[in-house]
Amino acid sequence: MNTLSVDSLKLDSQLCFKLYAASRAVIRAYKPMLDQLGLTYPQYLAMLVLWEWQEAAPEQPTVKALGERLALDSGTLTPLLKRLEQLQLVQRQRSVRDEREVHLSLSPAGAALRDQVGPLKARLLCDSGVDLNRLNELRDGLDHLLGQIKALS
Amino acid sequence: MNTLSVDSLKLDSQLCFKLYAASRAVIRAYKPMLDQLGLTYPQYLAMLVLWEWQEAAPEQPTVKALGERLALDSGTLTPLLKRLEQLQLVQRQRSVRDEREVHLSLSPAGAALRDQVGPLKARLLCDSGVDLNRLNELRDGLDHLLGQIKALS
DNA sequence: ATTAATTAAATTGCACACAATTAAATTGCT
DNA sequence: AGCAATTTAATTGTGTGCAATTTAATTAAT
Repeated sequence: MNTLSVDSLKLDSQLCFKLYAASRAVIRAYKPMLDQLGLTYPQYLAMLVLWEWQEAAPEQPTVKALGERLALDSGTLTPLLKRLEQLQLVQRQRSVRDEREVHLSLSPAGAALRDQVGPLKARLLCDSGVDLNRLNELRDGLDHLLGQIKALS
Repeated sequence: MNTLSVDSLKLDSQLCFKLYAASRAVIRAYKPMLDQLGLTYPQYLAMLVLWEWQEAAPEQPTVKALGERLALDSGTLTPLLKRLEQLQLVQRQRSVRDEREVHLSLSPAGAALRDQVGPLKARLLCDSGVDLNRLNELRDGLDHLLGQIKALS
């Protein structure tokens, strides 16, 4: 049932647009920092996952595992990872046990790059003067929305 | 000063990622509806602005005005608008008074398309079973974040 | 053990985003 | 009036996103 008013449709449009705009605005805000690292935003997110993985799990992730984490498929990741390989940050190697899989590992330079991120990001966050509590709320709101969308499919 | 903890850096990364993922998830959720309209998501946002404009303002917007509303430049908008023109939804015409400007107007088909959106979107929102209050909070959170980021530059 | 179904990456093609440059028109300044 | 600075779109080039197809390898079913 649940008839929807004109207002809720407008709210919906606003949210769509703001989500789209905010996502791009954050990417723009990260640009100066990422330029210093020589990474694009999606490349940076991939590196975040690889850095995190190195800490938590013993085995290296496959392209598929990275794709699940980022909600991206091989059509996006394969060329992105090839560029990270060109930059000498990541190594890609076919699995011996299952030759369909490609395992990803950090090169020394890729692992070392992590240390440069902290200070740069701290400055970025500082400069922006954001309210951490608000960020927390926003994150939870996005989490909930993501959950609802996932429940659709 | 305001020294930032490791935790806030992690929150930051999470938020970046979730914002990026949520934005794409919403686009994905809209896909079935937009397929029926024959539009991509950015094209749909452009149409939303043109529909809104038609209601509020007497004169037609220029590419620049649309770009300011969507935070997109001519590099993105020119080809997108040419496609909407191909679809017979939008007309582009050089201003006579200032030949640098290109004015945008809705064709009859473009104006009429608006009527198809309401029902489709109502169903989408209904199916998703989202909490409108939560959406409102999320929108306000995004608004605030956008404001903060805008204040940076 | 073959064959069919499934799976993981890669490839192809299209549509953004966005930086940087170009081209043309207008405005401002003197 | 004449020229520099500014403004608006368009163009070019790179890097995503994502659907659809392809290729190769593995697993499942008979």
